Amino acid sequence: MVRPSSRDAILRVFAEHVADRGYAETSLADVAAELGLSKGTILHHFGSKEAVLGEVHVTYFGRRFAEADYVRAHLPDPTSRLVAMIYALLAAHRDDRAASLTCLRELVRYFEGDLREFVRTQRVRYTGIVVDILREGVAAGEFRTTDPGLTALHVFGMCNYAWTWYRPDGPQSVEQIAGVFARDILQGLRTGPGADDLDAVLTEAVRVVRRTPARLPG
Amino acid sequence: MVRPSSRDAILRVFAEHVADRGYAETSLADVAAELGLSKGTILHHFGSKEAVLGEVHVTYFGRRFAEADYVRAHLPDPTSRLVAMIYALLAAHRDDRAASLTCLRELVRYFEGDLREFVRTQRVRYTGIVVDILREGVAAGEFRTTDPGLTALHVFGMCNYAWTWYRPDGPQSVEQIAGVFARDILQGLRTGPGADDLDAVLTEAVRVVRRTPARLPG
DNA sequence: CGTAACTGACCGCACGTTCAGTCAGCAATG
DNA sequence: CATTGCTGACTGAACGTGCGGTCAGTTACG
Repeated sequence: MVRPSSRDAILRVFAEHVADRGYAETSLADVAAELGLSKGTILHHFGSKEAVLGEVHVTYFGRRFAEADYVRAHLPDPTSRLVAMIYALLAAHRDDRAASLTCLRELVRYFEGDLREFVRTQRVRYTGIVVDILREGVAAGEFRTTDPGLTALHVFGMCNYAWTWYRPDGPQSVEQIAGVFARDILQGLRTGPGADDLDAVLTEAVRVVRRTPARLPG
Repeated sequence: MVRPSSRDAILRVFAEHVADRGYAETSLADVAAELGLSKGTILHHFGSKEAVLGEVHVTYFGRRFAEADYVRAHLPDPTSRLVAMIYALLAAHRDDRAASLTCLRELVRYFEGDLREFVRTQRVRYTGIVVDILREGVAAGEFRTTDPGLTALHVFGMCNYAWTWYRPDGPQSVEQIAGVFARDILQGLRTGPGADDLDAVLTEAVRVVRRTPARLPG
């Protein structure tokens, strides 16, 4: 066991366990055993279980920021950049699986405890990257959206929720999925002239849903 | 304590705890204490902690199916129905908060253990409802999408991921959020003639992302 | 030799589950 | 009406287990 790489190995195996079982169900003893180490070694390197989780988050977002910077530097227009970000988020599910799942399914974990502030900063910054792409697209006349902030959340939801259904050996490749999502969100589902009467449709939809009997608990 | 309603009360408080803390961090003793009951009572009614979680899922999906059936019965066209489903999913975050969060953030929990089969059935059925709306929309010439199954997952991601950011006291109402999401997905972000060259854009995006240095762990 | 990686026994604790038993309500019995 | 017996909600003490974390001590590299 080459020593200075123990940290990386611990991070890797820990993320895999959390991805497969969940944080609470991941025991440091199991992780250590898989690496031929003792539980104490992990605590020696990281101080606490929570700190290991935090480190996974930090390194994961480091990779995503590198990606986003590279995209910004090498693609000129908002449309290309947005498509690239959609692809990047989906590809991370395949190419950076353990850390992706860890950061997505244990998200709440990061909102409490000591990690909170630093993690929040990383997330806000990442959101900002997509919001900026959307704003620049609107300014350039390429995009239309009434609220870039919400549209960014739409994009994140669409991509990040993939952790609940994406399987590397599934029927579609990441490239195909990204293609469908990009097409959906860029050109829209409507064939016709669009949603001029969308306000009326929404109002009626709200009315119907609210009227549903037995819609609420209790 | 009116007796036969103990079950419902346990279900309610249990879901609130899971929504706020997570499943593993929810202790039956805490739930019981909040209701003025003993831990044993909960086990008496449900048999195990896992069974309580399963019951929350079943009742939650019962409400969502009631909603979906009502929408289908009272709205005639695919566009209206799709908008209504988007609104329903988002509104559940506000009006059925505890159970929504429980089912979304503890999703993996349902894929293992005894609950698996029944829960999977409910989820597949719900997905099918949206897939059908999309297929009917394509058949009627209202919608275009290359893959209704993936587009349905797009819709679910967009809506369900809201559990990570939606707050009832946030700046936007559920109705406003649903409006932005519906507009985004129906008319698309592109102002121009659409994405005729989207394949080329995607290919280039894939190329750039893949070239990113330090994109992968290790 | 110094330093840092690493060990392994140990601690305290919180949890889900078990189980023998209490008690109120209720229907049938005489 | 009084008695009996049953049912099912509910209790609370006890149990076993597995966990994260501590720490004094050992090893081995530079």
